[in-house]
Amino acid sequence: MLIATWNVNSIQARLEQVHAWLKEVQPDVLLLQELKCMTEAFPQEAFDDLNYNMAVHGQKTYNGVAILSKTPIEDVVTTFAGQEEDPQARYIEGFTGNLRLASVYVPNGQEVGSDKFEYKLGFLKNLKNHLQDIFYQETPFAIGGDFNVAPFDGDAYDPRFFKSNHILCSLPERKALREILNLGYGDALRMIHPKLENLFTWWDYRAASFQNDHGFRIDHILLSGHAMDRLEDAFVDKNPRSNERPSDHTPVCIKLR
DNA sequence: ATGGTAGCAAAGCTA
Repeated sequence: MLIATWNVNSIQARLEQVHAWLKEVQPDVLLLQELKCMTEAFPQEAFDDLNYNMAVHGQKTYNGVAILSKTPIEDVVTTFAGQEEDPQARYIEGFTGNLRLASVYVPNGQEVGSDKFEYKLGFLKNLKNHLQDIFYQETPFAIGGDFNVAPFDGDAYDPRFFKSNHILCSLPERKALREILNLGYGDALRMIHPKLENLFTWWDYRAASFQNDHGFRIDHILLSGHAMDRLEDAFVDKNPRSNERPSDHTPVCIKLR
């Protein structure tokens, strides 16, 4: 079973690229982030020929997440257990195949210390509480998405970022993500590639970042223990980042038995 | 410290 996650930075702008990638790679599941469209405006019909079931949670202009799966998606939720619906569409979860899956778009946070940064930390805390709730159920579970956090040394092109308050790399946000990992979730890519070499998933559009490989690893797939037992492979598909008019992110993929 | 680019949507916000 092949599961992928991809922040596409507008599904409308990336429609042909996403279709071509699905056709070529044929993942069983694709978790999408940054749709930048309303739920009703998601171009489902563009994928008709590929036979994916879809669960979409969108909004106007910003954010938006979705699950595409070869098997039907059941019991879809877009809120964290026991919490109010976030007006920003950043989370969707459902049962498909034989496991529970989620697509998440963690707030960027803009600048350490800003209001948006506080919102980011709050979101990660709420996500942690929700994932703790799921963990107790002992069902195989995978959550993929843009976490907007580089969790380990080596997850940014310049290690000096970790000594600074650079967004994506600051201590408070790394600790917030580590609290989730410490619940018992595993970082699938790191499990397969312990040295974290050449695994960046995002390159800024600016300053020729991709050409200079000035990247960060901020897109992740986290697995519950039961799902981790089935992990066979994990990799970053760098190809879509070299497309014409690419997303600034590239897909992360895992293979589960 | 600033600006470098991209998408949405129609000027500025978010990333």
